[in-house]
Amino acid sequence: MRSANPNFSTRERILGVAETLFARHGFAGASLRQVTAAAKVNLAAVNYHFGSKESLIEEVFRRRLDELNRHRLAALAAVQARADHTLEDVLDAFIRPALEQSMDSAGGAAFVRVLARAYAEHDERLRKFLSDNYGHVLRDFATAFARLLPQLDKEELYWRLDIVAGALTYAMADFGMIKRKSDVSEHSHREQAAQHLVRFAAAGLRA
Amino acid sequence: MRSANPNFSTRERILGVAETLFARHGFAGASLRQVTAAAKVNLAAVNYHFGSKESLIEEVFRRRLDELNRHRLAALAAVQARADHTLEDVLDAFIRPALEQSMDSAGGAAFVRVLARAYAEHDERLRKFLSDNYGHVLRDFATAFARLLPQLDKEELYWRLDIVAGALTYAMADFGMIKRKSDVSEHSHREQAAQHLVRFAAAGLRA
DNA sequence: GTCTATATTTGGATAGAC
DNA sequence: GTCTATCCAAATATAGAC
Repeated sequence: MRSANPNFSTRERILGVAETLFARHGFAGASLRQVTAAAKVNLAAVNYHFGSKESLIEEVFRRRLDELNRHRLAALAAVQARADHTLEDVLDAFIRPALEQSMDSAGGAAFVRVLARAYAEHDERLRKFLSDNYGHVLRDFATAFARLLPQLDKEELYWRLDIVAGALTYAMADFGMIKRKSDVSEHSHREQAAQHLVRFAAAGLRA
Repeated sequence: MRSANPNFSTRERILGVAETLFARHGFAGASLRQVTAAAKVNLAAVNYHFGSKESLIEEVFRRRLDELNRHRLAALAAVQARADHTLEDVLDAFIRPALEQSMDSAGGAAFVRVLARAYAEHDERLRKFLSDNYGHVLRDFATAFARLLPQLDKEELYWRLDIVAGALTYAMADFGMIKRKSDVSEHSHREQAAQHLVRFAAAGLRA
């Protein structure tokens, strides 16, 4: 049986530390020895709980991506339920859940940076894993964008979504690192950030 | 004395291959063994010519960044010489040299992806190297942007430049990988790309 | 300048005791 | 589930012949 509080179990500590170190040093750059040392668990624990480094990486994604995508799809569905929804609404459905997660949970900010890394990495296996398990989310959003931008032909839309996805990924990854004035609460900070990103991306898509 | 044609010397072959593999697998992910095998030179050649892997990485940057930054600063100076220059002009001065380099030279496309990686990596030593040697270029551009966007306070401008820099870095990195119709020449393709990026970024900065 | 051979370190994975 | 000890492969770096 597991430890009484699964948040502090060996397994969870490994996942949390791995997330931080993968964000900081990349998947190849962070070694299992660094991870287990920082998590104060034994080196062998990684293989016991996850089987391999690659499986650990996948589990780092799974742990947060399931929830993030549920929120994103729910937000998208809510937006699309209204017949008069705008480009800004769809962008908001994409951005806000990520920003919320990055500020709510302790490791959330690190995870968004891990996501950005996955985006930048061109590793075949990692891309296949993400595409197989989470590709449908991006496809749903792409369809929603296409409906709202009928004046753009396919090539144009492709270009712009590519840039927007890159911009948003980068922006959200850096979000946790931007200093904020101490008199601005977490909540309004997130609100401001989301608005900036949405306006920026919408302007780029419409230009 | 060097080989007759320095482009095919052992040293240059290493640099070219390293650029490609660092772009593809990251700095930690590409090993010196992979590099030397692909370059068809001996493993020991890297240490002979560069001293260490880290020095090789720095040399990969130096080889193209000096030229790129010269072009960028020249373009910026030309733009600023005209009193009525616009935001689009400054953005163009930043983007166009990178796109030109990415299409002109054989390894140029790979190098832009290496640049994007450096941007994403938070490795302290690499960031310090780039900031020490090339930080003045980004500072000059930031100043030019600040003059053209007086309505934005410092915090606003910081936010937006951060997003724009991320967007452009990503976009330029992916640029070489986007398929183009066969009937569109390299030149007009680059022209289109530059215009898209400039318009997108300008819209975001003004929004 | 380039090669072979090797030293040294680091990293991923496993076996077996507890 | 966790630990110690260890194996094996891979990686960086160097020594010394040519």
